[in-house]
Amino acid sequence: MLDYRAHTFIIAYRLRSFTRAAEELHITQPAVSQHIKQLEARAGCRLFETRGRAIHSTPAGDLLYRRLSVMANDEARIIDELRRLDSATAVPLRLGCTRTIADYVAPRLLAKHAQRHPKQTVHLRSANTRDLLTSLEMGELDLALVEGPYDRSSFDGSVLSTEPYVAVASPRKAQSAHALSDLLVHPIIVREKGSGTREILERMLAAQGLELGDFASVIEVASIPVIKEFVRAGRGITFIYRVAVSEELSRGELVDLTPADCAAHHDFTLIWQQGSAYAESYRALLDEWRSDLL
Amino acid sequence: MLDYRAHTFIIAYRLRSFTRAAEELHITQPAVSQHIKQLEARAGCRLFETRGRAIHSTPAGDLLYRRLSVMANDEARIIDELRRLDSATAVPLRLGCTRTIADYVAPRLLAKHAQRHPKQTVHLRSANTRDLLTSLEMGELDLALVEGPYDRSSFDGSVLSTEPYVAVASPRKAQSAHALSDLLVHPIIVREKGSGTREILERMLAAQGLELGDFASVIEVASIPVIKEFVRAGRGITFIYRVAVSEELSRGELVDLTPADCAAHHDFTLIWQQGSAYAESYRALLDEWRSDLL
DNA sequence: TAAAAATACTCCATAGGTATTTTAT
DNA sequence: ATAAAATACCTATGGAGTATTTTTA
Repeated sequence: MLDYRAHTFIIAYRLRSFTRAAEELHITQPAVSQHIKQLEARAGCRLFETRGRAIHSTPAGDLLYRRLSVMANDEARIIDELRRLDSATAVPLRLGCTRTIADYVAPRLLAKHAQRHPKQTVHLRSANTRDLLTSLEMGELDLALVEGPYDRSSFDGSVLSTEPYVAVASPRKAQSAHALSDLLVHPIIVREKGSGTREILERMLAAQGLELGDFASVIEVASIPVIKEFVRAGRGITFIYRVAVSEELSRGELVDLTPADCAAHHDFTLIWQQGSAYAESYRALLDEWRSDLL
Repeated sequence: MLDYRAHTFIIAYRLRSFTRAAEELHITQPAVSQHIKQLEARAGCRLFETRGRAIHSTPAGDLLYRRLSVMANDEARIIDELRRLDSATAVPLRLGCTRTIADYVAPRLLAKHAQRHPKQTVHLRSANTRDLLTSLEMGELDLALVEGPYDRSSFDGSVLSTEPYVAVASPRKAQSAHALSDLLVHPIIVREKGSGTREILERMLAAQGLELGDFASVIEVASIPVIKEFVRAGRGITFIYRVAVSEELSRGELVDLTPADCAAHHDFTLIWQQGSAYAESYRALLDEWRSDLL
């Protein structure tokens, strides 16, 4: 339903090049120039400035992009809605999650969701926060469940839950720790670099002038189940969201030994593109999910 | 930014006639047929069924209209935003209110709003709820403050305040009333037929098998200030939102004699088109206004 | 039969292409 | 010298028009 010029603008903005946008759209470069010029005439202001042979967007261009990319993604969803009207199946929900959430929160949510909405399929994807935000912008995802902060001018959202971040160890190895420094005697088991769970720990350490190397040793493991296995086996301690070890904690296979000086918790937030026509339905969904977690 | 076919569809839907839509758009009737056909090809389903010489929309058409009319109105606002980017003036806010709200709530809100947002002008219009909803749909208003119920599938909103609806009289005429029927000895002063304030009373009476005629006499007055003047002069009683007589009540010029069996209150709700890209900013505005009323 | 939408076709406006110039790296 | 956007001009697709048929109230 969007004007063809709007689509050209979106691609040109993303590629930051009229020539490459033309290739992408299978039209010629002057056609792209013309589309942008026509949009600029409607907007009454420049959308791109051409500095030499490069283009860069103006504030007006940035604003228009934010609006149009949302509209383009909504449009695709509307078409999908229309096509499915008589088939009695709901538009699929494309949800992205960070690793921890996908493994330890999403299964519970999606099971309940499937009960409540048997006609709707849910596509779950797990990736890091950066990639999830990009996917939202590109319309590849409808929603994302993230741990960290996000760009408030491009995304709207609301908190699903607040999760404590804890230090855990094998009950055999556990000894009371009053401060983060008391834990340095243990080997530390961490996820790969770039993982959100690891970054929280690194920032916590940095706040006290410490780094990973200050632990007895550092063991890097790419999988959370394997990390838990290592910790249970007494090979070291780890820092992790409590929800990811709640079963082990309640069974006594692992113990929480978070020192008071590094007790932390983070919000798990459900986010979507700011200004989406579906914002209200996402918010309603969030309310359901919140009650499912109680 | 919307495709020309989308605009044609919106007009055709509103006028429920391809021929009249063609006139409105200064194109020919076959052109309209063609636009709709192309949209139907994209949507994969019929948008209008032609029963004889009339057309009527399908459920898919209804859904598409709801989405597209919002997008069309948002589009106009986006263009306005872009045009004003360098002028440092905000996009004006077009607010509609019902009569009572416009006279007794809006002035306070708008005074505070002007302080907080000196760059933004606010256009205030007062009309009955039905007309306000139509204006929202047509994109002539951004927001409306209404008392009554509204169509939840086309509009979203949130409660600004909950206002008691009271019976008031001159202190000289007042005598304790335990039931609605005790008030029937007085002449009743009401607004013109169709006014929201009057409808509440009529429904309250109907619930007890009564009607306006059961009062000692009925005086119909088109203006709230004049109604208040009449009541102060002891010419009868009236039913009205307390916010409209709060000053008179606190000065003792009028007294509240609402009987227990007809104590009522209604929500004043701020509403906007469901799915608007500006929903979040309207919600933020509502939070400001709510705090202003405390 | 009258009023509205659908169909068939024709035409021209404009979306898009080609060729070239401008600009800056 | 090269890479990218702007400009000028041209072409042809498809958007809109005209004429007509179909449908049904």
